Amino acid sequence: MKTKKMMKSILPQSFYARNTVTIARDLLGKQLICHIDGIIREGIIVEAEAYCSDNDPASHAFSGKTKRNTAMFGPAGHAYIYFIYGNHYCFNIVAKEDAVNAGAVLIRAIEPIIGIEHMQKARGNHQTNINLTNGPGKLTQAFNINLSHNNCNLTKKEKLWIVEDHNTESMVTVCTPRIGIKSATDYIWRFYIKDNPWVSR
DNA sequence: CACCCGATTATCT
DNA sequence: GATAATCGGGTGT
Repeated sequence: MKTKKMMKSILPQSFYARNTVTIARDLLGKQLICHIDGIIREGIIVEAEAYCSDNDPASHAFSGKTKRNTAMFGPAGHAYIYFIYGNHYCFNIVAKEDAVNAGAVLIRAIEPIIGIEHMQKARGNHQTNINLTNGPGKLTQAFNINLSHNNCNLTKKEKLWIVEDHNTESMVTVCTPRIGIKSATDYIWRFYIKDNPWVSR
């Protein structure tokens, strides 16, 4: 008889081929697994925002395809990563219905689970606990995610992928306007896990 | 080629 | 809460 170790199942391509806003909400409580530079790091997604297509003035895709945002127009379930404010990378997941041009979910905060000592090292040793991953630029630094991971396929166990987390029964989701944007502030497309200490604000 | 600005963060007061 | 740091992308000349 086989040894049965309960493996959490990887989110399939069909998970990402749905409405962008729905996916942003559904990603809460899911577990990001990251194999980069021979190091394993994992954490729970606790905050995310939806960015849609030409119906969303705050989205990079609003004015059409450019060199930077090409991944947003590509297949759902891949990574879209961009550099911002001269310092930081932001990690997004391409998420959209097949009929829609573009769309992605920004991962804004993660609760660290595995590889915490590596995250501390990547962030600088003076950074501890919640400061490791409680912001979009912080978590990419902690996980060593950068432009080389743009377009990475998240539906295969290569460098980045996401699995179900089975301990979400008591999770409460909060919805608010998105952070750091000046248009479409009436769209309630930010989601986070209530009372989770790693949420950015 | 010059200009403007941003899905942020750290470091002040 | 206010703001400097920092630089690539996008736009227009």
